[in-house]
Amino acid sequence: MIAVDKLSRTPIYEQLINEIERQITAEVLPVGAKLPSVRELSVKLCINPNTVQKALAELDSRKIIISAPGRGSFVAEDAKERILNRRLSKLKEFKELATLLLTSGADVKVLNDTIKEAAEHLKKEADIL
Amino acid sequence: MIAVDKLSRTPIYEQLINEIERQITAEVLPVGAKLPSVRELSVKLCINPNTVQKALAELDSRKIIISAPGRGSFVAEDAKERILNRRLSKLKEFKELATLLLTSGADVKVLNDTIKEAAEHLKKEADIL
Amino acid sequence: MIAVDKLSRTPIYEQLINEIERQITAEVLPVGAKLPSVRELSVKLCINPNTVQKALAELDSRKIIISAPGRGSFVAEDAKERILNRRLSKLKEFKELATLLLTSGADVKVLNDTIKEAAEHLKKEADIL
Amino acid sequence: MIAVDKLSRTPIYEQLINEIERQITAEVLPVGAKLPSVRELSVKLCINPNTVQKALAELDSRKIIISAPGRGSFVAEDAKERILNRRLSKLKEFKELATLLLTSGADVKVLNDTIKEAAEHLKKEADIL
DNA sequence: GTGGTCTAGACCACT
DNA sequence: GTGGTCTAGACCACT
Repeated sequence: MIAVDKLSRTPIYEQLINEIERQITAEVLPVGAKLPSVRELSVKLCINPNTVQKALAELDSRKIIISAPGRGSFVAEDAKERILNRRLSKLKEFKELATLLLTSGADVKVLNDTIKEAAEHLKKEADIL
Repeated sequence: MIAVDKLSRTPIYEQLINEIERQITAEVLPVGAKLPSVRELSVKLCINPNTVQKALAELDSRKIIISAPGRGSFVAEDAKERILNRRLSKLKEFKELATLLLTSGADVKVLNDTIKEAAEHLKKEADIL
Repeated sequence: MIAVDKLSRTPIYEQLINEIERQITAEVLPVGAKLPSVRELSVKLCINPNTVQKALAELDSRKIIISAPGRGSFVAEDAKERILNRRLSKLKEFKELATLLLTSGADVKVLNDTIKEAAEHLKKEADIL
Repeated sequence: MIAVDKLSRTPIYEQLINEIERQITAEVLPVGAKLPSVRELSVKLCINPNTVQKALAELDSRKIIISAPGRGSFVAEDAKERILNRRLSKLKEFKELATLLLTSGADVKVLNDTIKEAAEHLKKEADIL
């Protein structure tokens, strides 16, 4: 099931996007599957319908789901490929930024420490719960 | 002196920017110092004057130098702070991208390996020379 | 009979889909009618069996035909309605895209010219044959 | 000045996007220019800050503007090119859809009439005011 | 002061 | 019943 952490600094709608994408790549939600409605998700997860709407609208604009007013939201054709491509392109962006920083004076240690910091931020949140 | 590596995958004008910024932060070029002219740099480094121009225009738009048409280019007030702030903001961007990747399924190891890759690419280029 | 144009820029499997749908709406192929087998179509039209298979799989996923492995493919109940609904929904999509373009600066003439272009492309192909 | 029509069926946030993009392509808003703040626009146009936020967030995601929390929103580098490219790609999409419709039985007249309809819908709204 | 997130709740068109 | 838009208003982190 989808769970959301209201105390996290990661916005709720981003958590929702991540959770749904995870379920799609894990094929818990196969192509064509109907997602729970905005209202259902809103009630089940105890979050505002607007917040759910924001997450689904983003997934729709990424063509991961197709939202049909009056009918519901459905996992789009090629959803899995799109999710994986998006991750790859973010990783490429990350590598380019790393290269830029390395050529302008930063060393590998600084970058590794920055990642470590980011990871610890996220972990700390998880540990509190 | 400034050196430029024509075989590198880092664009020459970016190398030039990095080199000039390095000299400014190292106070080889103090505030108010006059930079060599486009023509001088172009001849000394054996690169196209347009490439030099592009680097200087970028530094001017970043307010690192002030280019006075007909008089030359000079290291701007607060140039050092601006350079360091810019690096900090790039590092912040880097951290945010790392956080995004970590929350969407990537683990620390993948990110560290990506940095290692980027660093090795750069090193390989340097070794050839 | 079904004819296919191998020189056209419209993919062959799409042409096949269009032809079969045309025969269904024209009631040349009534509900329940058995379609020629993949092998028959492949031989008669001189196209690769995989291409035929792709067209039939698409028609099956649209619920225009029902493919029973080992028995053949048959025109589905409500096939005609589904075909017409699909066209209507594509036309609706077309209208929405037109509205979007009109509100963001395009004028009617540009859109009409674009359609004319598309039609001429198709006609030119047909004329060659 | 930016004006918004609350009676139009085009959503307010889309109108805002179109207006801002128009000002950018007309160079009323040049690269680097600061946009009015969310609150300012909200007050001036008598619309809810959330609606303004939605429009600016969309422009930010299209990299037409850069929104910096605490500082404001600014016209991005290459904003004009991005706007024009987006329009071109929408027009290409439109042409492909037209081709699809033409090959599956629609004729040029139907498509032209559909565009006429769309244009009249938009005009009727404008005339009422 | 600035953008970003979120809740609460209304209303719409369309199925 | 479904997604989409909008208002009203609170709170947050950051500048």
